[in-house]
Amino acid sequence: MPEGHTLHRLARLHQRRFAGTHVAVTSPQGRFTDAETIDGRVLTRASAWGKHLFHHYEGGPIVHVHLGLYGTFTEAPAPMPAPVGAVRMRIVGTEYGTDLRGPTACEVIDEAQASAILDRLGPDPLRSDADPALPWARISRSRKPIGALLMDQTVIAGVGNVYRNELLYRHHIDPYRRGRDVGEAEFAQAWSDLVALMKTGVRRGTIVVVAPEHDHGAPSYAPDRPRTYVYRRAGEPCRVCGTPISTAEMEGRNVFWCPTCQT
DNA sequence: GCAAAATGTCAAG
DNA sequence: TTGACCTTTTGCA
Repeated sequence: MPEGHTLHRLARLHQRRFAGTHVAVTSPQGRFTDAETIDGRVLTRASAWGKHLFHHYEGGPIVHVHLGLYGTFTEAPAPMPAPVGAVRMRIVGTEYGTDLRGPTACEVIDEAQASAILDRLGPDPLRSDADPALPWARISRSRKPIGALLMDQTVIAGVGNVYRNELLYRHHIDPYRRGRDVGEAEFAQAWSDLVALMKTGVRRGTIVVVAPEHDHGAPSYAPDRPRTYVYRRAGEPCRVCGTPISTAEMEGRNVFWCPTCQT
């Protein structure tokens, strides 16, 4: 489920599992050919910005990972079992190992290349130094729909299709409304809500945005507890007003909204 | 057993 | 704007 919260959670996990220790890095599948150049080095730090994950190694090299649509990490206690399926990268530390499958990017880069990646990214709501004035400057001047602007990683880094749709629902904003027609106070509220929602996502390991008063009293441990208001709920009734949820394609991605609650 | 879908990005035209 | 790509899981025969 790779939106920004997933990558921050992984960075935190990998930091705890591997930072400060020598790790074995291999590519059982063989496509990560640079694995040998970092095999056996000390992983000094793991960090995330938006949907990008970085493993910093002693001596300077950085492994840059982007999960894309289907990339996943799994972990198991060491010693690791034989790899199953197409494992692009396997990292084994003293107590745990982790396998990476299906990423869009898994490559060794240097400091300059890492900076170049960060230069293309907007503020990340999960980072304490994120300045909402930057996305606001872009949004308030744009004729593009707010639904598209929120997905633009140069505007805000880390928001994906679920957070985009859910955030707009929670703030009663139609995804087709132009950026310049979003109010400043409205944006400020949405930003602080986004920060809170994504922090919850990091903590829970999954996206949960439905307020208790809208989940029909389902206990928090219920496996079928509703997690979203609109995402992938096309045709189902809005949890607040009962209107069927609409869906359409916007710039190649599915957008979902309630035509009554969002204007 | 096979097709379709999935929370993403990039490059070609 | 369209298609390609990375891999697993789900659903339907």
